[in-house]
Amino acid sequence: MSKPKYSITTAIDYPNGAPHLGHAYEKTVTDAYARWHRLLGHDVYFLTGTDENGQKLVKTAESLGKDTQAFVDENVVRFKELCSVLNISYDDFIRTTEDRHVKAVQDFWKKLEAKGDIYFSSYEGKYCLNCEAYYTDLQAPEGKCPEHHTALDLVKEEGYFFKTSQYQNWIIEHIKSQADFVSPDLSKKEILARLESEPMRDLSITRPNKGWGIPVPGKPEYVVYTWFDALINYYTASEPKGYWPNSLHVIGRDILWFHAVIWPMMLHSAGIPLPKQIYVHGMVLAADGKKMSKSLNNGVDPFEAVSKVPVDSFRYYILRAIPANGNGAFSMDEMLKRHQSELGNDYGNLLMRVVKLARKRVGDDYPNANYQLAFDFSPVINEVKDLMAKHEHHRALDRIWHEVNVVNGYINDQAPWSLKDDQPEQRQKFLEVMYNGLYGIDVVTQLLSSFIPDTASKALASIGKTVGVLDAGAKNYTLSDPPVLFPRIEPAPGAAPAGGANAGAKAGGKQQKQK
RNA sequence: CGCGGGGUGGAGCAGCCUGGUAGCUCGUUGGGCUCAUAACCCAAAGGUCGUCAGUUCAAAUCUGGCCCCCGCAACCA
Repeated sequence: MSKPKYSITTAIDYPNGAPHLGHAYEKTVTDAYARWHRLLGHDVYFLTGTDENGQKLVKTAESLGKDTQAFVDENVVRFKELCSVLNISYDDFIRTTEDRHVKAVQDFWKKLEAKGDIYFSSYEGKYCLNCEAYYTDLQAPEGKCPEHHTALDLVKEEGYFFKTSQYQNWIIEHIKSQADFVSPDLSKKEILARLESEPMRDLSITRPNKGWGIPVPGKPEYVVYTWFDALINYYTASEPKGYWPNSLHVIGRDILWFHAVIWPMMLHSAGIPLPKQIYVHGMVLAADGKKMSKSLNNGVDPFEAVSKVPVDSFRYYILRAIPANGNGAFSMDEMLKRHQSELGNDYGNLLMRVVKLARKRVGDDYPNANYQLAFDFSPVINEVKDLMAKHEHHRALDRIWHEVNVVNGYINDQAPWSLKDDQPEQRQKFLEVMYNGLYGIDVVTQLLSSFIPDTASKALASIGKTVGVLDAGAKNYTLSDPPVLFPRIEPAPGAAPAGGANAGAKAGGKQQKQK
């Protein structure tokens, strides 16, 4: 019996600048699901990458006086760095300028062409030279570019079109009949509303070849429109490795149309199976509750945010505080609070108090002597499985956290530190309570490992375990001193003092342990 | 009347579908404890659930009107 396959993707990023917080969020969310499925013992393939063929990249590079390829390479490095900083466990990183992709796109094109779904025609529209883009009357009501406020030119251009219009009813039917195809429901509703309200026009899928992009097979004067090529990346990377169709595309709201409508149509036309599901994640808003944007200058640099706390505090915060199916505000202060109280005081402290006390009074070897187990974790495991299947990771995390508190509460109630070693009955009780403390840490940490992987492996290491496939059984533990997982972060100098007595008297009192 | 989401103690949220003592985390205040990262535990204060009207024995929860915030079309997951 082989392991079930689970393949998951992020959208590929447009490397026209530095990664922003949204990229960080999407990668982290996808990573959590990838790790979760590995924990369940699935054969996971996790794909991410960059979308490098857009004409805009040429223009941006030009404006910076750089060679396009060099410019793109530079930015791709930053996206890879982001993955590394965030501990993103991708199995493959695809760049759409790679040969494997160019070839896959051209093959794909030929399939659609053979099917008769591509035709040559001309397009007429209002065009802004500066933007290199067409605008509809709705976008530019007065015939002026919304960006540059200059008059738009009426331009006629020839090119190739994909017959999306003929698949409109088919896709509506597919989305309706495959209830899980687009999730959450809110997004499904939106896409159906749009599909049912307007007849689609065929999609223009070529641009004049100006030396950047994937040439159309047999028509080198054209390159493939960037969206058309970008979507194929999933197939390019997954198919040769035996992971097509993908189990899940994780995307942002803004590109739902292309993923839920255009991409399935392309695959359908080519006679290729469709991905199983598309999950639209929430959006990270700025602390003021508004969307992060360059014009409002309210963005947060992910590298800076991660540099303030251990990476897992960042991951934990955005995974728990941003609702999985809606939008949430990112606040540095909130992140620090969660780091301190939930990660440090609840979880980190639980590990510390239990392992230290156990080592002090039992030693490093803590075998399972068939103690009566105080916890049955099967309900929480099932609930978390369920929530993750519904892509409600913030609730899953919430649920696991409840269990952290259950274990903490158990230790409080049993008060093992007050049990005497020299009285056999109390000693036995002590051994049992502490064993259960370790067992609780063990299982809860395994559950947390998808969300806070680095911390989880450190925590498990201190009880002699590693992250593998979820195992909620009792076992022997080997103890070692746990590191401080979530060091307290003192408020910056000048920040409001907490609780009053902050004058000189206490300043030198206790040494701040720096790691 | 473009489409959609939301307005719940100081902050952030749950509850609304399947009406019936308003719940959670943080913060504040007062006690307690000490195994643990000045960590932990208990208790208290604090809300007429945006607003107006309707349905009902009963509405945060159902219906309708209004006000406010936000997202989707323009750099942006």
